Formats: sequence, structure tokens, C-alpha cells
Amino acid sequence: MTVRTRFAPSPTGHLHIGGVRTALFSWLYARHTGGRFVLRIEDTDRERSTEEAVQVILDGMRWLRLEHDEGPYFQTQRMDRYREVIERLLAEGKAYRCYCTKEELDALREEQMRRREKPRYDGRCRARTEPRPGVEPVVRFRNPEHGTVLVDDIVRGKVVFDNAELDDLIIARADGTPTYNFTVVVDDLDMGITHVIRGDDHLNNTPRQINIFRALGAEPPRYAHVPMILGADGKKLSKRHGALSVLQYRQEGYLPQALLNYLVRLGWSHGDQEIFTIREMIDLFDIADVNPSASTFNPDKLLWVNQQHLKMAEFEDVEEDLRFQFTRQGIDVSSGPDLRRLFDVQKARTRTLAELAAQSRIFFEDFAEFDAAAAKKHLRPAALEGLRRLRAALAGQEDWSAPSLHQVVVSVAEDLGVKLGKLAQPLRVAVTGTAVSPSIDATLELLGKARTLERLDRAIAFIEARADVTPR
RNA sequence: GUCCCCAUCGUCUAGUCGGCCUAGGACACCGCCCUUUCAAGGCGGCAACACGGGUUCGAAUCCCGUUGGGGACGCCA
Repeated sequence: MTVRTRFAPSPTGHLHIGGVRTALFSWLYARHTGGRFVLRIEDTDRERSTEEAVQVILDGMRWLRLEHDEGPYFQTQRMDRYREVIERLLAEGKAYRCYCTKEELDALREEQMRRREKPRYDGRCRARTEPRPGVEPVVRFRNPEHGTVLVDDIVRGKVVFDNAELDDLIIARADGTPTYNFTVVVDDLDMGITHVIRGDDHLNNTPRQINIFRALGAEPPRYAHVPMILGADGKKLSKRHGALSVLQYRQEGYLPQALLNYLVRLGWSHGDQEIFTIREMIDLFDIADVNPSASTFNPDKLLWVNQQHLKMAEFEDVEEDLRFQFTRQGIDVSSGPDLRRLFDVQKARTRTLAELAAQSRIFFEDFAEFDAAAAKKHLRPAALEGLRRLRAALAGQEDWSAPSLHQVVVSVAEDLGVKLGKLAQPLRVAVTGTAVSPSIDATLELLGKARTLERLDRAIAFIEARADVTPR
């Protein structure tokens, strides 16, 4: 039997970290087993579903490269099918029309809460045969009254629910549209889903869904309820608790493989290994190894994982997102160093593409002024002689590659009889405006000869003016 | 409130059938080293089996309870 998993988000907001992880687990499991991964958009709530949200989900999944093998299916396009199944259940007496008003149900709920009972529909319309004038009925599923339902969950183990705890849930609203717990069952059945991998918050829905499967004469799929991701406050991660849209992570310069790596380690591990390529995740991941306890989202670790992936990344792999960062930060990369070379130099020193772009601005644009602290410390009269000699040596330099430039700096330092640091730091501040940059030879190479000389002149003039030294 | 789930360092986790656990790794934090800056890297430090009962020669590992945390209880998904 081929494994078929699915990711079934509802387009009512952005796609956040929690959703991404269940999508990842489903995708990984399908890939690991050579199965199929289905994408389904659960948009039966017409009030809250939007076209934009659908697009955001699709864009997010594409960016993450969690490609689906089938779909996206839209529930709104399957209305006829749901209606057909509802009619069938009604005809077979497995569902019935309920004429209770919202007011009545609210009162019932309130009363039950007051009596310290679990709020649930009491089945008062179960035996009703006559319509009630003026009330459009909803359709309720006739849940078994006795016995138990066993959920044999892959990550939770066996969980038993008492049917007496469950009530007759609404499967069709007064306007005839079907509701979640029902459409999920019809879809998972029609789409041949073998493994439902979803958030822990659905565990309580599962016995109801299993009962509907049985009423339809079908065997339910296997279930795997994965633990939730909690925010720093220990509460379920949601928009209010710092759950950012996936695309937000793209904007902040995270790599999709790093985000996925971080997420896969939340609730799953393979010995002491922290960094996984996508290939390794596919090979090693098994839904049965997911642990059952909830975990807390830790932005610091995500940053570290991203840094690790950035170090290993190939230019081709990140080029698109890197260009996106430059554009986003208003940096025109059309004139300046080769991006590939820049990336290779910078990738080991930054944690995100956003940082990488920000720290690379000086290779494309002139800086407005020297960083005050850096200038005060390094652009002093004592540095003048060294900078002048460097200016002269570099002006005559033909081979503008890092190794040769390194030689130039080293020999000037030797001539001067100073340690490299004494010369390199003033030079760094002179050409970048700050005390922080890649190694000085790589910095010069990336800057190019023209920019380097120009900035050296400017720095020399700056010191002369400041120290009131007569130019020579 | 009722039902369901969970419980190892601040956080993510290792912990195969109970003995190899004086509880390992990673992030963060703190030192030191390396060093042309910042990083990266190397070395070291801090830090946990929630509590109480059992079972057993032996329990972080099994059982029960307590406590704590989370989730669900919609004509939302």
C-alpha cells in the first residue's frame, strides 16, 4: 500500500511555523516511504477564507520547496459531493435535522457549564420527525451513544474515548454548507489518505471523525498527532504569540532548508545530530520517532541553524533569495563585485541573508561618513604613514586578487616594521568606514581597485584635516 | 468546570529490552585559545531526571497518585 499523506490548511490567515511543521512531517513521511503528498485547501468557512491567504499558503509551500504531488484541492469545489454524502447519511438515519435555534443552544451550553458539565448537545432533536416552522434546520451526525472509540495514534499510542463524551456534531449548517469534521472525513476517504499527520489540537476531533468513517462503511486512516509548538510564554503558538508567517522568515533572510531543519528537530531527533540536509531528513525521518511532548520555539537556535546552513550553502541555491534581500534593502548590485564571490566571502560570517546583504552594502555604495568610534581609534596621525604607503603600493598593483593583496599589505607592514593589525585596522576603517568587515585582503578584492584608492584618498585627507597636518 | 494529552539542564533533545548515567549533545550564557576586525573554529565552565509512593538485587527508564503545563469543549478549521 502506498502511503498517502496530506496537508490541509484553511486559508484564513497566514501560514505559520506550526502549520509548516505538520506540513513538513507529512511531506517527509511521504518522501521517506516513497508515497504521495496531497495539498488540500479547507475553505468551507466562506466568511474567513480569502484568495490572498490561499496565495500565501501556495507561495510559502513553494518557497519551502515542500512540493505536493496532488492538488491543491479546494473544498469549495467539492460541495456537490458533500451534499450527496449528507443526503445518504440522512436517508440511512445516520444523520438527522436539528431545529434548535442558536439561542436555545447557547442557553443549554450555559446551563451545562453552570452545572460543571462538559458542554454538549443533548440530542433533543434526535427523534423529531416534524419540521419547525420558521427555523432552517442544521444536519447533525447521529453519534453512537454507547461504547468507546479507540484512536491508535502513531505518536500518542492508544487513546480511548467514551462515546458518551461525544455529542451529535453539526455536519451541515442551516445554509446547507458542510462543516469541518465532516468534510475532512469525506476528503480523506475520497483522496485515499492513509496517514493523517496533524497537530495535537485535533486529537479530540479524531473519535468523532472515526465514527463518521464507520457510518460511511469505511476504515479510518492511521493517525499521528504531533505535539504543538509553544511560544516563549508556554502557550500555543498563534498569531498573537509571535507566530510569524513563513514568508516573514524569508524576508528576514532565513534559508528554507534551515527553517525546515530547525522545525524537524522540534519533537524529533536522530542521536546528537543537529544539522540535516533535506536529503538526510528524508532518509532518517520516521513519524513513529516523533516524541509526544510539546516544545517551545527558540529563535536563537533557529538563527544558529540558519548560520550553519548558510555556511554550507552554494551560491546557486540562495541566489534568488539573496537578490531579493538586496532589492529589499535598496542596494543596487548591478555595479560592484561578483555576487558569487561576495557570497563565498560573507556566508561564513553572517547568520542570515539579511545580515549578509546589510553588511555588504559598502561594496556597492559609498558610505556617508566614518564610524565615529572606529575613526577615533584607527584614523589617527600615527596611521597616516602606513596608509600613504599602502596607497602607493596598491596604486601600482596589477593583480587584484586576495592572495596578492595580502602580500602587498604584509610587505608594507614589514617595511614599516609594524604588526599586521596596526596596518590592517586603519586600512579597514579607511576603505569600509567601520572596524568590521571580511578579512582585509578579501575586502579590498571585493571593493575593487578604483573604489579602494578613492576611499584611501578620502581617509588620508580626513586624517590630515583632522590632525591639521600639512598634505605632502 | 468536563474530557484528552504531556512532564530530563533556561530552551531543543540523547537516554534501544530497567544496570554501561558520577545523566550525553546542541542553543543561549560565562571564561580561555586562535586571530588583521567581526564572525567562524577549538578548549573548558554553568545547568536537569517535577514530587510522593510502589515493583525490583537495581528505575530517568515500569505502575499508581499528586502537582504543574498544554489542548479541546462553535451553524471556526
